[in-house]
Amino acid sequence: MTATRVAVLLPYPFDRAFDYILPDALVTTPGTLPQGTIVTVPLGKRMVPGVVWDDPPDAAMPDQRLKPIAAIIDAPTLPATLRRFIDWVANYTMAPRGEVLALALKSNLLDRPPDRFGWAATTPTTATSPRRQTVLDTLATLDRPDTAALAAAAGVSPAIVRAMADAGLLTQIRRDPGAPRLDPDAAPPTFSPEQAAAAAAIRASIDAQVFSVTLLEGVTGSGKTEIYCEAVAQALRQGRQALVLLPEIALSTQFTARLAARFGAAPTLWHSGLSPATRRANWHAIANGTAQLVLGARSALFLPFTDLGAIIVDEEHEAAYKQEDGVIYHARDMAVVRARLAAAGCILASATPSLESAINAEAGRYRHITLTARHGGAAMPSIETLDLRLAPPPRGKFLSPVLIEALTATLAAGGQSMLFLNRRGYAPLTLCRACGHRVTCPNCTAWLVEHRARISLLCHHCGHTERQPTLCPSCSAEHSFVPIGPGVERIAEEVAELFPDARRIVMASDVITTPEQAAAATRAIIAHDVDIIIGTQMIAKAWHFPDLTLVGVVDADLGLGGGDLRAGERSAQLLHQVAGRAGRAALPGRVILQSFAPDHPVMHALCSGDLAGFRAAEASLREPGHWPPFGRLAGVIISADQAEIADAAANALARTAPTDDVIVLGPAPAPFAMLRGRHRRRLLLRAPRTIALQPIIRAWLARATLPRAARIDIDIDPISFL
DNA sequence: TTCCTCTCCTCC
DNA sequence: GAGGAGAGGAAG
Repeated sequence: MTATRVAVLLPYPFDRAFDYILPDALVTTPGTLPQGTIVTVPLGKRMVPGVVWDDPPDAAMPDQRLKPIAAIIDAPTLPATLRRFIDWVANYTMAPRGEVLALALKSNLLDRPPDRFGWAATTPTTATSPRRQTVLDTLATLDRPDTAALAAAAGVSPAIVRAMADAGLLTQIRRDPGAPRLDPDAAPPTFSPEQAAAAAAIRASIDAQVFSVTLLEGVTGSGKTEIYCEAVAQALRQGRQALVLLPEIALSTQFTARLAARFGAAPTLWHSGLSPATRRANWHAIANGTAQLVLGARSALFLPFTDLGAIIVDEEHEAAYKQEDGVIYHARDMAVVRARLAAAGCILASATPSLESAINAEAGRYRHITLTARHGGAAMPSIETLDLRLAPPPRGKFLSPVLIEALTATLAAGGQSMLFLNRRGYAPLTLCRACGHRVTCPNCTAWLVEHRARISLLCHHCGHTERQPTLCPSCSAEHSFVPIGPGVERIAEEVAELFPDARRIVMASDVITTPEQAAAATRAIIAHDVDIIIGTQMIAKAWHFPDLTLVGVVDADLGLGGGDLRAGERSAQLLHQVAGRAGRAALPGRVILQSFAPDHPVMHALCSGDLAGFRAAEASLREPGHWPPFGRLAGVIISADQAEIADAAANALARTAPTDDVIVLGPAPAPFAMLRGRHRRRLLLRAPRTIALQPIIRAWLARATLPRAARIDIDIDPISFL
């Protein structure tokens, strides 16, 4: 009788599963343990969680060196589709499989959430007082409420409920954990003919229960959300689960409420802001299938769905879908993979699709559904550029007379205006007037941004903060620092000077940090308690503000510089989205783009509304050199505590760089050449689409020897070039 | 000789 | 990722 071996993958940076002995005493049928079972195993001196994986045992490892599995954890097994997904992501991103597993398996999730109990009446029920009778009457209308809920509904103190329980009038019964059931037909919207056709196509794509990808392209306000909710509804009808991914979710109570209204109950949330107890409860509800609809950030891709029928990636073009540290992956691309492995339908939704998705649709790899009309017949806003060379703002100010005039007119007409500037704080640069010294971050390659509200200078990358110095550290001049350039705080100051009576609100991620604050701000705007909204990227999101008619973009050129491959594309997407906030209801919208380069193709595309033409122009620039999406790109990032070590390692690596099939660029300072105290260099590999870069990189790194102090990170499909 | 720090390697 | 072994350096 030989011992049974089991391969266990551990949530640590090991690429291989480790073999353990399965003691007969742990299982009812000796020698069997299903793959996906979560176990506790000894690792060195520690006990760690792990998952029974599908790898064959390692024949080279003798039995004597194996340790026994310590325990089987009473938790759901990790489904096969998730295990295959983890393997796939690890292979693609070149991260160790265990490190990818760690995204799916946090040990604090594993304990079963405590059973939740609610009250029911014992039978026969006889109350001994009027108040007790009220409690019993109330109880009859509720489904197993807990003490607080029952007491509140009956209008009595919780002590009465407890006393009734002690008297044997009430009994505790278990409540099903997780969300209440969702109804796919709770509140179906009414569709225009164009929308109805799109909805039918979307439903059909899910109904087939086979893998498919659909690019849902619709101008802002065209009802994309309602359309892709049809995919969710169809998955629900089939008894399958659905996942809606958002690039940024922590503040999106408005969106959660929309889904709740459509399906009669709230979706299950998944993002970093959840409390540990909620996380655990939601994880288990997803694993046992009681959670039907999950609304989540990119990490929700690694949840243990039992039967996933639809994945929706909203705002699929958003760069926030790229995870930039740890396991570096693009959630939009991985969503497509997850859907393929689960035989699910994947919907990529955007008003401004990424060039990647647009090309895939054009090539027939994705279905393409286009919505051209705004919901309810609202017209697209008129968009114009304002040439700052011809009508510059006064010195030290940032709003041109033309924009000020438009703001004045909108205020007079009782309309709402929005000023967009994608820069937090007061001023992005603090400069010594005497010697030109710039205040930079000690840890990062970045200027410190003045935040006047907090009276400090702040690094937006590492969080370093310091007081504004009174003496210039370079030339010792006193009080010589001047703020250069605008941030939203400075625009708010300018607005306050120009329109002292207008009600203003600033929306930026450092001002609005909780869902409650975001919801309150949204309510205030919708109630028209605000005349002028000043905000960053945050206000570009899918808000619906009916009275908003004027949008001013303070610096439309911001984001065009920097030599980024996607700078133009990204800028067009962001500005188009901001412009889409204007005129969403009955009143027509007007958008003014302040620019020093009104002839730039991005400005032309925005003003003419011809984003497809702009994408075609972008494509024609990228295709010849095999730049993405027409070729493959990977970054090899070398980082070390000391710049010299990083440089030496990067140069050494470059000398042995592969030459067949690929072009290796660099080394060059990586995006954020210094980040959190580490110096970073990057080599870029570029190859035609038909060449997979991972095997080339593996072979290259395998024959390289690097000092231990230098670390290598691989970024497949990098999107940062700053 | 002892103790401490740093590097590197293993963990099944 | 974390703990342990081994090298090498400083102190006494």
